[in-house]
Amino acid sequence: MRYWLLKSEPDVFSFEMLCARGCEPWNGVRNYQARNFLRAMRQGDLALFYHSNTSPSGVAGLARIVREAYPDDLQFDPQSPYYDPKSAGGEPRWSMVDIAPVQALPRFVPLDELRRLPELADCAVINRGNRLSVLPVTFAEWEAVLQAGGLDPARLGEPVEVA
DNA sequence: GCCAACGTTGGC
DNA sequence: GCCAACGTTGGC
Repeated sequence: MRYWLLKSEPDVFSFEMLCARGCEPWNGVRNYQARNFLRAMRQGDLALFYHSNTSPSGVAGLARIVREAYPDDLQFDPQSPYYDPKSAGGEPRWSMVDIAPVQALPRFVPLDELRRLPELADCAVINRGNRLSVLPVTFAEWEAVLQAGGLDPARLGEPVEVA
């Protein structure tokens, strides 16, 4: 089991939209390092869903990898902004995975709070200028974010009790 | 909306 | 293969 962080601009695709869809291909990644991380994902891996370029930015919820990397179809579509003419005919160079929502964090964890978590001192997401949209997080980082968000990592997946 | 940081492109 | 120019990301 590995843990990841996925960035998305909520105006484009938010965690709430993922919850409404149920399952979604994570496509349009056009950075080689991020693509390699997508290819390293395994079914059942968990991810922090991070809202970027918004106010405030931060972790909104949790998602699960439900299908491992397969060719991103947008790279073949000349109408798509993610079209890549270099992929036509040859080996597809861009991949996507499918993700599904696990649950929203009871408390949204904004970036300034992430920065104050000692466990996240080495996590790239807290650094200004970091542009990687898919990145691995350690279990310690994962745990710290869940706790900050009001979840007990050990109880993840159990039904949320309604008061 | 500004601009720093960073990745990519392309001239040489 | 260097590196300046450019485009994009994303915090502020």
